[in-house]
Amino acid sequence: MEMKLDTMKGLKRTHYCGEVPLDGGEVVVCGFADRVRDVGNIIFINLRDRTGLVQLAFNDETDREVFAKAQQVKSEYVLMAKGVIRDRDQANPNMKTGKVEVAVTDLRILSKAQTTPFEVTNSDKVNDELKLRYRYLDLRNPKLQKNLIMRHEIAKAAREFFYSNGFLEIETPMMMRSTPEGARDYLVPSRVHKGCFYALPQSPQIYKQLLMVSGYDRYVQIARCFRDEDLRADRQPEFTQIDLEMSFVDVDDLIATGEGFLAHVVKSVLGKEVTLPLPRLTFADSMNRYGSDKPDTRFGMEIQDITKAVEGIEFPVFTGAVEAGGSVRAIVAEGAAATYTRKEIDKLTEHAKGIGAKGLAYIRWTADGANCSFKKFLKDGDLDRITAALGAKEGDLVLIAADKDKVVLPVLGALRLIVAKRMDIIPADKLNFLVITEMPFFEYDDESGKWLAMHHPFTMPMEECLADLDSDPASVRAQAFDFVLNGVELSSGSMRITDFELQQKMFEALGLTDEEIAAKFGFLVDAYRYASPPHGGMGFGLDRLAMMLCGAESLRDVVAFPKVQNASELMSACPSVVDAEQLDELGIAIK
RNA sequence: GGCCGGGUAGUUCAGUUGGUUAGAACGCCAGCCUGUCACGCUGGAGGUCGUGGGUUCGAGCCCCAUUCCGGUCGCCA
Repeated sequence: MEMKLDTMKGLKRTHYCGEVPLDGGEVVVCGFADRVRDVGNIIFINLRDRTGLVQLAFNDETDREVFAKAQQVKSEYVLMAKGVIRDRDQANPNMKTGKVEVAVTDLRILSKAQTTPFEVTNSDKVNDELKLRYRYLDLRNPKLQKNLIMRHEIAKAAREFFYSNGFLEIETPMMMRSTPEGARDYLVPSRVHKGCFYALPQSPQIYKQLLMVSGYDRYVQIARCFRDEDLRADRQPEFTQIDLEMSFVDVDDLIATGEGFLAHVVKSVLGKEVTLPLPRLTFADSMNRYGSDKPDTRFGMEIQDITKAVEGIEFPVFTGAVEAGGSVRAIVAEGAAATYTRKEIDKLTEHAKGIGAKGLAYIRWTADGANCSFKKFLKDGDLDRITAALGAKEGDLVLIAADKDKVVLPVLGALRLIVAKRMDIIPADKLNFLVITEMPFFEYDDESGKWLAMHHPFTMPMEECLADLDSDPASVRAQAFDFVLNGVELSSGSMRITDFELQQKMFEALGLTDEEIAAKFGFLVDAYRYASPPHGGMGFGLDRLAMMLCGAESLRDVVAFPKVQNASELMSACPSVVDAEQLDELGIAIK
């Protein structure tokens, strides 16, 4: 039964579906057929566009011709309908426009759809792979549309904020010099310079610093960034940063700007007030209390040091850790003793081992008494002393790790999150922003035995740490900070080194030779020889911010065309092989 | 790269100690139905059980390999 498609001729949309007037009048609406209900001599069609749904009604007796056309409509057909708004016999309270419907007088079928591989608006349980392969269909889903609209609102609020605070939006190159520190670069071969490659930017870092050298004073850019590393639910190889840099400021000015921005965004898109200034925590305090540099502070269960309380207990795990310069620390999971059976604790132990712990000690305090994994090493009063020091009580589960701090803190930090999720004690509606300050400057890399820059090599150390650069690198802290929201890192920022001699010294401290410095960063070091305002900046992960504010669990839910775990994009099947000719032109041979 | 989980109609799943013709729900197709809104009722079509190999009289089920998807660790200045 061949059917000719209609045109829009003579009709113009007057309203979006979700915004039809509720008090009557004639409208023209268009969108997708969401659901067709044929009740006999009456047909109802829910018409869907990005604003919502409106019900179209067709009656055989009123208009036989229009009714016959409505009979041909199937799910996902694209329609245009002219009609009159009227009240429904019975309102649908689940629909924004549920009080009314459109009594259609002119129906146009503009485009027909094949049967879709999954039901567009009933796809919660459908395999992600399939939905990604047909991403253009999944993107019709109102939930995804809502997220992408929210993302747009965030970007818009960001521009509002920065424009009104004197920032200039300036684009920086997408093809730049490869600087292989940090993450792996995505490379782009050059046809003109065979054997040479551009890199896609991991961030506009160097360019924005040069913009400050050039006197642009305040810069902002919503910048695409690329890192050729493995994916996670909260990490895509291609992502977007709200990137900014400011001159004549100090680290407190930077933080205040970041706070102002976050508060403005949250107010704009969620209508919620964020109290400023945000809570601050030094990196060292954050590690000691939460075992993480991006703590989720929506719940307690802080890490407690019980090295003193276990003094005198001849448990080799404890005494060994302390002798090696480590500590004994614990978290108390309130009321978790009943949930965590022996088997469950074993699972936690396995997880702890996966992160580097040698094992996990515990006290499981049920109504039957406190069951302690190192009971045989305890003398009278030892257990009471430990539980008293921790403030633990009946019903609680105490998890204890003993090792070097470098092991103990991250392990307990990870367990804290696992237990909290399992116990379901994390309030979902809270937005706990936090600023982590005084980040360490260096990070020791066990593999290479070298000190690496924790942030990046242009980060300004704190004044009082300059003297310790060579003598005690571990103690050097940077004028760098992170913004954290509910346990997710949103942004990293810092003051930059603007003194070319100090910059040279920093590169040397990081083990770069003069030749390497000249080759990789010569233009940057040179630039600072011509004077520079003091400056610093930061970059907010737009994807992560959108994910958090949408309440989504994966970046996929806020990225229109995301990549999967192996960095491929399933819909277009990229990356792909290219013609031999293309390779030839580039002078590239595949091994 | 390591570890863990998964792949059975279009979709989501079930499938007994290995045993006749692999089932259900939703979707799809056809018919009926005048107020539905997850409309309802009746009927129907639809499967190389991810792929390749092996064990067996016989494999969706057992073994090996491989591939794809997800999670996680490494990695992510």
